[in-house]
Amino acid sequence: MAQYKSDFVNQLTQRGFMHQCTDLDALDEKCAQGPVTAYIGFDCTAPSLHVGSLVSIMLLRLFQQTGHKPIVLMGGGTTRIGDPSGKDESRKLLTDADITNNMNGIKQVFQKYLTFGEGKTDAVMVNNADWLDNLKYIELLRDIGPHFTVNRMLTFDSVKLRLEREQPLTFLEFNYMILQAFDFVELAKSHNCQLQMGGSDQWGNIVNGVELGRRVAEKQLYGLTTPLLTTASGAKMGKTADGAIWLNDDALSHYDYWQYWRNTEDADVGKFLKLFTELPMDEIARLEKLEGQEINDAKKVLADEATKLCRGTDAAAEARKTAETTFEQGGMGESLPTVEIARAEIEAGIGVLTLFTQAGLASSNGDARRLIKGGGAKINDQQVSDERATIAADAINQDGVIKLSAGKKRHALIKPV
RNA sequence: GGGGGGAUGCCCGAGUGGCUAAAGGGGACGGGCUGUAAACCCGUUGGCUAUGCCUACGUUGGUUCGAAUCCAACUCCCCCCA
Repeated sequence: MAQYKSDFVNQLTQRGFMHQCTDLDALDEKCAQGPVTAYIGFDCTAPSLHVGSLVSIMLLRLFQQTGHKPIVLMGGGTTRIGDPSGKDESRKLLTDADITNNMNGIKQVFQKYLTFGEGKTDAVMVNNADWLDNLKYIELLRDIGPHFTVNRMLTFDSVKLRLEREQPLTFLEFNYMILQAFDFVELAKSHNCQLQMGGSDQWGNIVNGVELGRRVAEKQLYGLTTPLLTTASGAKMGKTADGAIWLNDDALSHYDYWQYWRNTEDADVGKFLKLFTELPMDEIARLEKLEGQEINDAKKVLADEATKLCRGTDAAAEARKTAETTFEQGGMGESLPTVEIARAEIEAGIGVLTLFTQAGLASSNGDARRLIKGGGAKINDQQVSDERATIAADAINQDGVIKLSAGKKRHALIKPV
């Protein structure tokens, strides 16, 4: 099975991280010889990363665990420009305050996946604002400009697609690829970083960095991209009804995170196990073979493992317990979303519409009304048919709460206080 | 600087004086089938103290019994020419 010389490249290919590489054999050779340094950049466009970035994070983790040194690059500088790659239209410019705030949120998650420190294979974090913010325009143009022809820049997908669709591409955005290339060379010089990795939409940006490195620093750099992940039915990873699947726990509960993985489509289970868990390949092969009802066990393993990494072992166990009592025994688990309401208020009687709205299961009374009309509203597992009904203290069950359900999957608990 | 086009609900997109809370599609939500899957089928999709009321078609005014639809000014965006 060991087709390649290095542990890293072997695992990389076996587990499905590999999409394109500038020179896989040479990289393999290098990785086999000793620790290599690689980086992935993360733009600070939101206060937390979501599942869409998880492939990159897992890749850095794999890289570190196979004996190499990862660099996490925070795009404090490049986010001020805005990456046009893979976007139909320009994003609104973020303020510097937003970017700082986002960066602080994003930083947290890496502690869970990587080991930081001073050692040879310890991860480090850098911020490209440190060198981009103070660039001198003319100097940059003279140093870097001659190595980019506009002719070539126009051929990159990020630019070409915009032009073809006759969507505007500002000069600001047009510069993004140059700055990212500059980043790579900068890291090559300062950290002896030889490899840049990223999602497949980053290919153009990465290749530019590799070329620039060869021209201005006479360094042999490598680039590697991961496949763009969509679910088997074509949806982008990481977005659901209620929004993105955030990695930060203040942005999404442990239970919801676990549930996201539990609800993976059948066709994706194997792929996800390879990318998002660290189970051995033969174990994954076994789980992948399960069919019908049984594949649900594989999904639970996936949810457990993925949640453990991101949220910790306890969080995973608790989320699983809640899910099992809720779905398999029709009961309720403790980590269901809970809303507290004053006991006196409940005793006085609350309309069902208000109740569902307050529990966050309906966005307005009208929404709650539709839910009831559609037959999806349940209180303590009893279907609600009358939208004018009021709920009083007698709805509080033996566990001291009221269980509300909207459809089969969304549940919440009302807790009198 | 000149000329042209545009801004509609979560998104795309029809509508060009009353029948418009606004076609159609996507998405989303609910139901059915199942396995907390996919596919498929059905329904729903502005708010409210609800046979009515309010808010909504870039912003602000105007014409009119009545405007998303007509007029004026403004803002933003795109295209072409200079």
